[in-house]
Amino acid sequence: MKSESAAGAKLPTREILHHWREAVPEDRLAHLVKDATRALVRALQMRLVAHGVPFGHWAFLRILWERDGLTQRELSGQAGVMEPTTFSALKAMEGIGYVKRRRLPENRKNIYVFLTAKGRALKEKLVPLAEDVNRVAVAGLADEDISRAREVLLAIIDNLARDEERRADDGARRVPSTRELARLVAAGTKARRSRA
Amino acid sequence: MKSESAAGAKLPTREILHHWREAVPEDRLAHLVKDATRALVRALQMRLVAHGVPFGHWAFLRILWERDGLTQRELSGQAGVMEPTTFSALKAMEGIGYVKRRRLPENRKNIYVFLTAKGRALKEKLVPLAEDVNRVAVAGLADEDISRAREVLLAIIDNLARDEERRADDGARRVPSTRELARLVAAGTKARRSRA
DNA sequence: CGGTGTAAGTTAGACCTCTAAGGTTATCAA
DNA sequence: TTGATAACCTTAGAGGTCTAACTTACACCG
Repeated sequence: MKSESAAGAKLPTREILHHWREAVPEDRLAHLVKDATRALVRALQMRLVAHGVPFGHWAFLRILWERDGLTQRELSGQAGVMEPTTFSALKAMEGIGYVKRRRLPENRKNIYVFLTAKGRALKEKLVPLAEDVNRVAVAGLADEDISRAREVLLAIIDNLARDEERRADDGARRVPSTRELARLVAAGTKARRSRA
Repeated sequence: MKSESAAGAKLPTREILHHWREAVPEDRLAHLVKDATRALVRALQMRLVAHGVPFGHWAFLRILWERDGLTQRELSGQAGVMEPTTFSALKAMEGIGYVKRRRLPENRKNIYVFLTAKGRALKEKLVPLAEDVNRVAVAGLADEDISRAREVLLAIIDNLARDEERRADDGARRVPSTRELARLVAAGTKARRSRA
């Protein structure tokens, strides 16, 4: 379509593009979505790093700029990640000085998260970066097509959510259980090694 | 729209869906794409685990079923990941016994990767799983809309690849440089701690 | 033929994410 | 009041990904 330019560059996103233009026939929608994610994340990361903000903090900052004083659990829900993820991100953010985590007397079980002045001040610097990424990403696309794509993605998420639920009801074990696999791999490796 | 059922379930994908149906106004396309990726990956992961195959091996198996004897670098290119990622995946796969990594006399710099019988045999068990995920994901969507969405995603990847290239030409530092950030965080944490 | 440069693989170290399994604090019922 | 249960946070440990830096093998030129 419109891909030429510098060529020589061995940039990752570039290579990904290339393999999409070439091979890729059917199916592979999952792969395509995944690569799009990587491209979007990279683009934002590149911009955030100049301000000393790790990408993982972005989602939480965004929520907190809207309203702070949420609990970690609430933040997890809104960010769409599991609690340990939230925990470690917030711990780091507290270390840098973007937020404060506090118990309140009313409920000593919860941890409420508040922005510091420093954290709040990031908003006006960072939001334009995200807007920029978005602008670049959808350049040349019709609004109509974008919102259709949005609907498709939403439907996919919805379909898969329902599927996951169905399987959970059937008592199918949850996701990877990375532990089990680890044992498997370890066992395999050990067997190999002792045979050597 | 069509979300009801079991409700009580606290499945991650479910929660994500929920927050998309609620809040979400403009922008956030990046977030949406990312969540779709997570849903797709989870769905495949859930299915693969029953066969003892870690998700990270999937992409490589897929390529190798098509044709093996590729070098690690070639595999990286086709899978769209960086070489260290490929390296560790293949190392693990060799440990489990799905592939063999060999130098050939013609070029002792390269490492050629070959499927074992065991690795090859996975194909007929695993491919249907991916097809199933795909089927579930796009259920109820018009082919027309799906291929439009595909074009949109491709355009996004293309746009961002070009953007990354442009920035690289400007001598802008590459991506995150996680190292720098680490120092920042560490410094912040230490400062806090010594003040305590 | 030897030295320099490039290509491929590897190692080191960080980030983000997850599941599983503890701790604490709250809530509620007997 | 106390004991059980639930809610939330935290810790432990793994997977998958990346960049940066190192090593080894090849290729080519003088």
